[in-house]
Amino acid sequence: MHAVQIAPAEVSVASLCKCLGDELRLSLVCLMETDREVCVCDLVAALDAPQSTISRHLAQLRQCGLVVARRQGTWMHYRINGALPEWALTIIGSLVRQGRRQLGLRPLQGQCC
Amino acid sequence: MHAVQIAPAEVSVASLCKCLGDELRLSLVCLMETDREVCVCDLVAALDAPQSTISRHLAQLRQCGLVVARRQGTWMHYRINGALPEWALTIIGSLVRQGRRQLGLRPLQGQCC
DNA sequence: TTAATATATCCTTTAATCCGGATATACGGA
DNA sequence: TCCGTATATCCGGATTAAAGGATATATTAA
Repeated sequence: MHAVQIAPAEVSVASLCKCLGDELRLSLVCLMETDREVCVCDLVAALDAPQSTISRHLAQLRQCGLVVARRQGTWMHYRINGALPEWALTIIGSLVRQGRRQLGLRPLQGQCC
Repeated sequence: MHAVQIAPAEVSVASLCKCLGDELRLSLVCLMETDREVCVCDLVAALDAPQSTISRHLAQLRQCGLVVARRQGTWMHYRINGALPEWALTIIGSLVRQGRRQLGLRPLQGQCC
């Protein structure tokens, strides 16, 4: 059920910040409730940006190790990477909490699956 | 003695992250002990990058509101902006703590003043 | 006023980043 | 196998960011 927890990825503080230093990527992460997956189609619906843009930014978040993806049929579900080291999860949590206050994110509407 | 505490600057989570998403700027902030000023000449000595580069990045940190500067004679002293909102100071603190572990920063040597 | 020092800003080049339409890939169902 | 849907990747162009040498500014001391 839950993704297997691999050894904590090493993430650099700078690359974590750079990754979340883009408003769209920050929004994507803020839309991922801690420990809950989100479908790409809901992310595309919530942030109005073309699908290719969303997908490109999700790929960056994946490459940085901040999120992980799981395929379910044709859909992809993303979530914050629970295998990140403690310090990273804590910081991401704080950034997300404050980010949700600042960004006017429209609520997700599970429109698929 | 201490800088006057003005109303907390509004900083966006994204711009804070973007600012600290550059390794040189992150290093600069990591070299500023919480609540202790650092002289620019020490920063230039600690990170080997040309003075103009250091100064340019310090200006960005200032512009973003993350640090404040105080002139003392011909020297400039920088410190983390204590007037930032709580959430920002907390996050910066965590990032700095982890950043210090990751970046191999040579210790400051108060060579001036 | 001049010189010397510390720091900031300017300028030009190079590199990174972002964007979004077009296209490719992966999967499920007919 | 072929089609439709969901998502990823490619590509060309535009924008932004970084670098560092040269120069400007600010301050102190002589």
